[in-house]
Amino acid sequence: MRRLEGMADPGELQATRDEGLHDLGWALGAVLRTWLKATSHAVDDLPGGPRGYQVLSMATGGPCRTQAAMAERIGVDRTVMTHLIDDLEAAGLVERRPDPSDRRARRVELTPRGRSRYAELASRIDDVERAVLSGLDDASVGELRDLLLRAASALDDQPIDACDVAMEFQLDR
Amino acid sequence: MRRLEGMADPGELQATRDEGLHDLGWALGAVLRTWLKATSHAVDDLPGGPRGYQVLSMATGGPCRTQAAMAERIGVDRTVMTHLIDDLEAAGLVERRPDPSDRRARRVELTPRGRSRYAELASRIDDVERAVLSGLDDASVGELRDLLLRAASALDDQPIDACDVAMEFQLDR
DNA sequence: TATTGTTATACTCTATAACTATA
DNA sequence: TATAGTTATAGAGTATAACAATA
Repeated sequence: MRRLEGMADPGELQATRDEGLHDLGWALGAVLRTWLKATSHAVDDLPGGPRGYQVLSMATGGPCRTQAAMAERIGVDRTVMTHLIDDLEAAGLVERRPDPSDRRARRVELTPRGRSRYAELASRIDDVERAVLSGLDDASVGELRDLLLRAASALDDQPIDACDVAMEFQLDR
Repeated sequence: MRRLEGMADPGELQATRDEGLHDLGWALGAVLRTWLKATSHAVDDLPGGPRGYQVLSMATGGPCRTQAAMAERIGVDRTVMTHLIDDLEAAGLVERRPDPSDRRARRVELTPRGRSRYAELASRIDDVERAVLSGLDDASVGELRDLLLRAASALDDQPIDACDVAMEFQLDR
């Protein structure tokens, strides 16, 4: 039941690798908290803050075009997404358009103004993210990003059902 | 301004490495959300849920022994930490003891019951974390954990001031 | 019958302010 | 004067329920 003390030395981290994933949740939280704080400032007056930025990002392309798909991707309730898009639309950055393949759904599309705003913010966010990960060298930053994207994408494809995992324990013991 | 489409193919990820850190925030959020959902079930009736578990974890050792230090480490307000420890103490898992080096502060220590409860939960959490990262092979899981711990520890040592980063932009442009 | 999106409402969670004790 | 901890309160954020339209 040994714990990390200094925690900054890669050698020490290495030594505990086989004992478990200790502090994975803490590390995820610490990095994400910093990301949120830093990006909040970087997007300053954008409606919705970092979340508004993520909506703009999804609206530039990718598989998530409708409100429901966007909401699920960034982990917010569909009612929250409604307000988020209300605000972005009021700011003239996005528009709701009917989805030709499903008349219940709405496609969220960038206005020209939204497109240029996104380009500007994307550059800022990139700088912020590099600052957040400034404790790592460039190669490590790339590796971390790839690993996170692979892990997150796998969850997207095959979501972990918390109940299933809980069941496994009970079978194990 | 190219965006990822499929997003699951490492080759494609590689190709965009030099173009920016796109979707780093999304990936962090997606993995952490799953971690929270899964660990919430794994600790079921523990007061405070995953956060309560993190408090127990800190109380087993490491540099954060007082409420203030613990609160800062896991990113909650000190008032929240008060309630968190109230509940854990009521459940007989931790005790507040005077800090010999600072009579304002309180050291949070595990009771024998808290110690055995933690040992049990730590094993579950470890299984859950492996399930959350089941999209990666074992070697990648270890790499991801090390990189996250290094990034988070660096933030701990030298916190990124969001305002400073924001200032840099204004100087750059 | 299930899903998309909207609205209004209720709830949870978090931060704020004020206070005591100590540094 | 600043910090650790507690308490009560106010505020922000979130989920819930009900609804209309469509699948």
